[in-house]
Amino acid sequence: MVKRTRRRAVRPTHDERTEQRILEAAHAVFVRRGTAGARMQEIAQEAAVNQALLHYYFRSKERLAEAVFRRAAGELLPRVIDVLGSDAALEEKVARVVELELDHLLRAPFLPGYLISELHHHPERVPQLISAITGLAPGDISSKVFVKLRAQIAGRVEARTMRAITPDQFVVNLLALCVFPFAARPMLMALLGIDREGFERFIERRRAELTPFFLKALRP
Amino acid sequence: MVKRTRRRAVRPTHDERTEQRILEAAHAVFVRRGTAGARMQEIAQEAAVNQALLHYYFRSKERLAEAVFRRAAGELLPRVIDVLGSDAALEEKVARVVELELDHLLRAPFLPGYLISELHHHPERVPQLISAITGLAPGDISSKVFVKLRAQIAGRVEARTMRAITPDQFVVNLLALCVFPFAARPMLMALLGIDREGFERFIERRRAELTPFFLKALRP
DNA sequence: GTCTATATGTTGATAGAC
DNA sequence: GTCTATCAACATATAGAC
Repeated sequence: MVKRTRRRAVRPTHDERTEQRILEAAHAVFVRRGTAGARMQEIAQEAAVNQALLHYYFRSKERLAEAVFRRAAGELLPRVIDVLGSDAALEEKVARVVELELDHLLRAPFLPGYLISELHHHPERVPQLISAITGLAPGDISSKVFVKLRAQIAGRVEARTMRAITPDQFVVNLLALCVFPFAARPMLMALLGIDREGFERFIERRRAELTPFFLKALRP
Repeated sequence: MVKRTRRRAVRPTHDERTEQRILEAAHAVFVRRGTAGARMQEIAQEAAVNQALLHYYFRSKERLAEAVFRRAAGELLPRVIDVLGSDAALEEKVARVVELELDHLLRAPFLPGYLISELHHHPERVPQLISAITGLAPGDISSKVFVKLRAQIAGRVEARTMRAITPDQFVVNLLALCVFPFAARPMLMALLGIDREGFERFIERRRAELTPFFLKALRP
């Protein structure tokens, strides 16, 4: 009888912990340097392994970059989509998205810059982004969230408590107000003359002001 | 008497037209690939000159990248700063910034993605950004615009026609709503299931809605 | 000023020992 | 699985002819 350890292991010769260490090191380096600027040597060093091991686990720089991108892409939007597609009231959704995004981005302030840069220079990543968010086709994501939002907005408009706005403009405005400060962080820090700490205070103030700002914008 | 053509020419052996052609080719390539991903060969090809000529005009890839960045950086903010620092009424300023930005970005939709990517991966460019906007120190830019805005907002608040907001949050919100859709363009196009043309229609709708949206957000 | 040809240095990737 | 040593392929930059 053939000796075997775990049945599920598609790649039985890969150490889960090492793979994870490499992935996290790669994440750090790719986020900091961009895919084109990243060096396999720097990743190996940051993971405290040899450069050859990177290829043993991920075959090529491109595949490693893709793995990192998928992981990062799956981190930003899914929870937002969940909230926006939920049954919560519209005002509640706005408040929760603001809270969710600012909380998360304060802990990963470089994520927007990395994702924007990556999608800008590697359009081939766009489908990977979609599949990282969900297994559905692009249209299906939209429909689920947008149909829901459209109905809720229509209800508010009919009740004269809100002006009309298309669901896509609604979502883009909300994301813009949350995400842009992080995407433009280096520029803003220079323009406002603040350091990392000052930036965090700036975001903390937004946390309280953004929801009222957004909701009042939609009053009739 | 020594023959000389133009007294002002610091680099008399440089053809102005060729330099400009190289600069524009470099702009195209750097914007499309990013500094790290750009290849001197591709730039030379796009400028229809030899690769050696690039070094003759700009000495190194790094210097060429810097020249391109400065040019691009000087294109986005200065006019916005002029408007925000002007004597126009607050509501007028918002409308003009929206108009200005959307108009410009529709013609250069990749600019935000490039600038964000560049500043993200090359923090050493931040001072270059500042000096590209104006020769002043960081603090001076802020003060000129922000002092003016602060006074105007205070006036509106006193007249009970506007809620209180700090000038920096005011500016960041305005920029976010204008610039973010372009920075996140590839993502949005996928998420909304639209093509280039659909994106332009999306922006055209924003042109009309953004100013009211923003101003109503600040009503008391 | 603009070209061809080439030097010089990196970088991703592989071979093979342990 | 993890390492050392090395290859082959660029990419930047320069030398030198025209």
